[in-house]
Amino acid sequence: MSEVAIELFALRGFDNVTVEEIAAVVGVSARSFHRYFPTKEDAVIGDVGPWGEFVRDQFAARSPSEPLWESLHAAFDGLLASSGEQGEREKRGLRVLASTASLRARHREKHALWEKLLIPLVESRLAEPDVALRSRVIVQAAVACFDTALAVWATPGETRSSRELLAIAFDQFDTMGEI
Amino acid sequence: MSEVAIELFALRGFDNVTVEEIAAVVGVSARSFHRYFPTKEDAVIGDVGPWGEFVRDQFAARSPSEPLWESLHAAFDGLLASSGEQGEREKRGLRVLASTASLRARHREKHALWEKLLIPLVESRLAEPDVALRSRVIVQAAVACFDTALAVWATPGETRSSRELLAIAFDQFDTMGEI
DNA sequence: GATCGATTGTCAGAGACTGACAGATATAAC
DNA sequence: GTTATATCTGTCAGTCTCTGACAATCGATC
Repeated sequence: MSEVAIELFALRGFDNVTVEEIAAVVGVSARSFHRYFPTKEDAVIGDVGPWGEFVRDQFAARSPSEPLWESLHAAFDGLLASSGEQGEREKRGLRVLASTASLRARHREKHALWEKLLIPLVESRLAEPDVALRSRVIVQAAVACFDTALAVWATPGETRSSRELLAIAFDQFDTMGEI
Repeated sequence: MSEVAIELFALRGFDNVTVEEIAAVVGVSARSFHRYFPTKEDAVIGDVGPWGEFVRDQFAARSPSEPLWESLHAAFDGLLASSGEQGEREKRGLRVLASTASLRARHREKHALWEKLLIPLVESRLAEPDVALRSRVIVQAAVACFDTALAVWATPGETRSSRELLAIAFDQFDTMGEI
């Protein structure tokens, strides 16, 4: 069902395709569509909860003496590595995601759940003061690196892997104090 | 009208107050409400477009030889400074904002517009490679610092100023490569 | 007062979404 | 195969947000 939705959205734009239409193409009722996807946006975004848990677990498995940013990078990289090589289908989904403001916003909101998972772990790796504030901005920056790397990966013409782009994004913050 | 909305949302929760109810309390029709606010969420968020332009202008006015992150910090700090001392009313608005997913999402959507304004300027301050990717993550981190500083400022019991908290957030990225 | 532009409210409707409920389907046990 | 039960599905009515159309009202100007 999600694939049909993404196809239609890519073709005609997210806002120009109704839930009824998607459901009709798939051969179910709109009511059933809503049983599978809480919101229309979720047909594109899907349930990213398990991935967030995966990233958290990857992070938790890193050595506490490892530099924090490196651990975060490794955790997100681990997610990309475990997803295997992805192709045109995933890119199209990401492009649909980037095409509409409400989708982007909802996507980001979903990632906020990832932040909730990661922040306590990052907090325990920081020393006072202001652990709560600092962990939040660190985690948000990490999620931004992930999202942006994927968005760039999905842009037409991009040939580098998502993992390469993720590394570039994360490396930017190693040298932030120098630019 | 916005104040009434925020009061009601703070009292009963964003999702439990209808547009009709707000309009009735204010003494206008729901149709008029929608003439003032494109969406229900905008009653809380308002039109933040001009603030984003302000930040962009503040950033554009910084010396190109100044460290980039410092310029970004100064730009957002300039916004807080120009807002003057804010109080309990603003805090309540921010708390309402943090209370509901749809509000947070719409708020993020609005801030994405700020990013659009800032990214070209940051790009012109960076040397290749990967200027497009790097500028995006930098700007997103800056916006995250701003948002998080304000969110922390609005938490009950917080006595520090929003500008102090902004500085703490931005300073985190000066030392990212060292933690 | 007359004219014109701006504002407002009423109305109907679209689309996303939800709860209720009856019917259909799938599965397990006998 | 039959029966019982759990699950799924579609229909329906309804809520809420939001929009366009249009008539009525308001405010400013002459």
